[in-house]
Amino acid sequence: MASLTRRLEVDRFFDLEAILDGTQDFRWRTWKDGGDVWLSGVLNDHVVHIRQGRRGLEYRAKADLDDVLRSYFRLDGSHEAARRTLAKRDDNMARLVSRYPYLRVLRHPDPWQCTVAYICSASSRIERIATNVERISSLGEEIELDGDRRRTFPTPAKVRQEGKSGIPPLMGFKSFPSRVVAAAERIGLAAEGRLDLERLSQEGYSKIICQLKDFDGIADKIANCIALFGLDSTEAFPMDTWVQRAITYYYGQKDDPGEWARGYFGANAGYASQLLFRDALTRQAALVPSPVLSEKADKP
DNA sequence: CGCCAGGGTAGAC
DNA sequence: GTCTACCATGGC
Repeated sequence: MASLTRRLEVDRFFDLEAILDGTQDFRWRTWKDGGDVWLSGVLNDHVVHIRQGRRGLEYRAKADLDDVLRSYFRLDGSHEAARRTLAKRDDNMARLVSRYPYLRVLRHPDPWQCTVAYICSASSRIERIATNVERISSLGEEIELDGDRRRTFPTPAKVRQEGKSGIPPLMGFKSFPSRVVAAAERIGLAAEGRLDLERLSQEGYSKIICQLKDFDGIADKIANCIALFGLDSTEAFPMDTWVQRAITYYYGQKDDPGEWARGYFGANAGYASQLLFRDALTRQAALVPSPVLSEKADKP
């Protein structure tokens, strides 16, 4: 089948490379076609090549992915609405919203892939998580676009069939492969008596988190990542060490920062977490407590 | 060489 | 319920 070339309109703040920097979806990489540089990704079992020019987004795929990409990038007004609401929350948010105007919360079409990616993310760097996701993708079906050969993310059934010994070696903790297989054994179609993630996304935040945290290897932080990026639960608030530092920096010490943030930011907590995460990474030195000072604080 | 990494778990109190 | 050690490995 021939590849289509299509365009999508985006606003002047849209920054493709900043959005696809690998912190939310780990399957994007650069693809050079002659002198042209594209970003290559896998969405809905299709290879997508995408780039941004003066006339908006341009993409190539073997299918019309307009709707998929509009949903993925939230080109539906929900992003702008979240920006306006958060900017009015307080001065900190107003500054962060204007400092990172390109930042978006992606709506990933494959919650199962999100689940696996974040199970393999514990105490890892982003490049390493991406390596793990790509290695697991070697179990997927081969797909191709303009000579770019990639693979779909393997279904839960495929991972079940392969079993622990069939999972390629992963970076990080030894428990990752067995946790991935265990997740595959519990996730699937509701008709099979398994947890249906598509159906779960229709539930409220509390039930989503509760169901996810029942999995081995999924606790508070990862459950909120899956809920936010994979299940479109915008009130989810992934809280890692960086977001925690940013909250302390901007809002002071909290007893339970995650619970506080969900109450304070409400339906836009997920977007707030991304702003705080991005800000913390950008200004690492300012947010990391000085070892000298904290040592003194411990020994009065 | 020692430290740390988009955390989670089990075991101790 | 809260606190801790421990988990693996590569990169700095």
